Amino acid sequence: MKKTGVRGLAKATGLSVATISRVLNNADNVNKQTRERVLNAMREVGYAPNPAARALATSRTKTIGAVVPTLAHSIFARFLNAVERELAQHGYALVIATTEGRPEAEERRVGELMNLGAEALILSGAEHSKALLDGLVGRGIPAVCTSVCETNNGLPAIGYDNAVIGEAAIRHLAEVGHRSVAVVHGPVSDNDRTRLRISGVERGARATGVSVSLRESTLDVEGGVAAAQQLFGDIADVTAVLSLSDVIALGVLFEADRRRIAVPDELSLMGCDDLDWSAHSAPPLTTVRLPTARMGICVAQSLVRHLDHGDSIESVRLEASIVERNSVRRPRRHALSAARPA
Amino acid sequence: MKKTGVRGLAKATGLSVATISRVLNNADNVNKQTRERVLNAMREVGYAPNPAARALATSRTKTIGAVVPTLAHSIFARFLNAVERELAQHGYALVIATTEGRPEAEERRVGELMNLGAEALILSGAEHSKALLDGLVGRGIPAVCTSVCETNNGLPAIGYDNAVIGEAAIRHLAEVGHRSVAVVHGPVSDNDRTRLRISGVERGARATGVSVSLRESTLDVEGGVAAAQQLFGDIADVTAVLSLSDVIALGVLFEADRRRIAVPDELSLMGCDDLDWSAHSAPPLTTVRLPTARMGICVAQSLVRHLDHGDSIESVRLEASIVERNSVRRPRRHALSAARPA
DNA sequence: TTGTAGGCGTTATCAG
DNA sequence: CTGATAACGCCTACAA
Repeated sequence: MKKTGVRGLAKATGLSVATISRVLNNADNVNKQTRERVLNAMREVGYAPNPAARALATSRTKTIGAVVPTLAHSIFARFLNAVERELAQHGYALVIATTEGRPEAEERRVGELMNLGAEALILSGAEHSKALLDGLVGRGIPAVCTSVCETNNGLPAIGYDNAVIGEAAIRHLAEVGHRSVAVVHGPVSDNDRTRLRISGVERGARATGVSVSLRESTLDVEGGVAAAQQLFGDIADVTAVLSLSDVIALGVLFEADRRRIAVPDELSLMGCDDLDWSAHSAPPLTTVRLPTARMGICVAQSLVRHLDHGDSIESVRLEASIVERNSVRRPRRHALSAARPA
Repeated sequence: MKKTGVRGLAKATGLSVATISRVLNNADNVNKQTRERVLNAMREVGYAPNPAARALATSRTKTIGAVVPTLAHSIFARFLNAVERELAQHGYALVIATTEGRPEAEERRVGELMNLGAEALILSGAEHSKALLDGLVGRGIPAVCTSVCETNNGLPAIGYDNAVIGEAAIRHLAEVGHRSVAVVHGPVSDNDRTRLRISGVERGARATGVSVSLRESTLDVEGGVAAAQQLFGDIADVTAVLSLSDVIALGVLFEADRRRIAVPDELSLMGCDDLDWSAHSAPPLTTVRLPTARMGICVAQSLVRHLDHGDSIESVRLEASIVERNSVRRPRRHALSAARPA
């Protein structure tokens, strides 16, 4: 079965390549019978259009690239899942590149996506190397920063306000009556979102007068466990712990369980993300719901509208909301003050 | 800044397009000085090669497509993360398409990936429509089935033996002394891997004489919780529950915790997957470790070797292993027999 | 409604 | 080591 192109189909049907091309693109100005004839011929020879040729001729690849730190964290996976879904609906494909925790790799990955033909890019966060940014504008490739709602690099941002999120969380805890809370957060280096959340937490702490003690951990359950071990091992005079990520909160929850520290009776626990399991843990986790899926859809739509209709890409600020469940409650008179054995 | 191609560079440097192309592809037969001259010119005009043109000329896109049910389950996300990583190392890009629980969408998605230029495809499981399979061979596109280790459709498979996994799990429970176990598994329709695991469980049950009661749930924590609620609500005369997915096990664990059913003292719990948190839960989950990352690397390497060197793609059977932690132990004299309030 | 012809930006084959 | 030049497969005015 030899490869047949529009050319071969033209011969086979006695038509011209132009007509073949027209039915290929569902042009309206084709005789119904002619179209059928072509369609049949395509079927018989097992015709498959060559995407590269089409791309070359139209200079459109219908491909959008996304670079994220990793796929292994469900927050990114969920986001990209939504993006992919929406993109597919509009005939676009999603190419994914991960930086695997090496932000300095972002520039290279972006370059690879461009060399691949990505028409637009989805970036994570607002921090990007100047070279990367210059490359983008130099080649006129539209891009949008996600998980943040503003940037100072000229790129539009579609996401939420991390500082507001951090502040809202601490304020919630304060309103419930907590005066001393341990905050455990993911790696702060190379992660502007985490830094923003922390700054929000500090702002909220100042405003409400609650005292916070920060603690960094890796961004996984194990990190949460480790942080909790330290915390519970020390003289922990806190009545609540706020995890700036639900995965970390899960680790804290596990460790608390191991030490028979009752949540929320003895210790309140609040997370951030609202992952798949957050509503079903024991106890169900009070957390900040991030509009991950909506963000993905919004990003995809903005990009598609820009590419298809030339609409400009506007920054969008999506609202996050606290979802109260059962892991936070008014603290008892005394804080959890004695070290508790594992 | 007008778009400059190899042509423009040729003019600019007074060289020919051939030479430009040579330095572009790091051909060795180019004078060092000439190369520098070209490189500088490229820099100055901000030259960017056109991937579509290159693809057209070489008929290589360096792109591989993967279609998975969803990115929202970490088992797939982890797999693709490994694939992407390995692929990138060899200069290939990964395009992802999800079926979102509609297996009938697979065929369409595969078509889209082809129209995009994917040179090879990564499929999930061994069940695929005949039309899809025919299309693959018709267009000569290599593909590999994953998460299974054999197929009857002519495609190579790279993965593990799900039946053996199910059997090993139940045997492990049997060896520890369990005689009656509840098995909760994900949706069985359109998921040959789950069906295989179940068949393995049944085989193991027959061989060891343990009695198993199956229960289907959705493939998430909520599903595990729901299954556990039923289970614990009934007169549950089981001493162990085996979840064919760790996410489901997490739901069971949460519900057990809620009902103050001690794991593993009163009830043993075993999972399958070995996710990120499995080693850190309370108690740490005894589970079957699936070689997800290794599978991803293996798939990527096989495909790359095939594409780059023409090696044939061989099926590979990766070993899964039981990792004993602390959620399973010898049952007490009596099974958990009374219904326990929530 | 259909046909003709030129071009999209690279690569690759030959000469030189 | 370098230069012409012909593909690559499809799209798209412009004609008919």
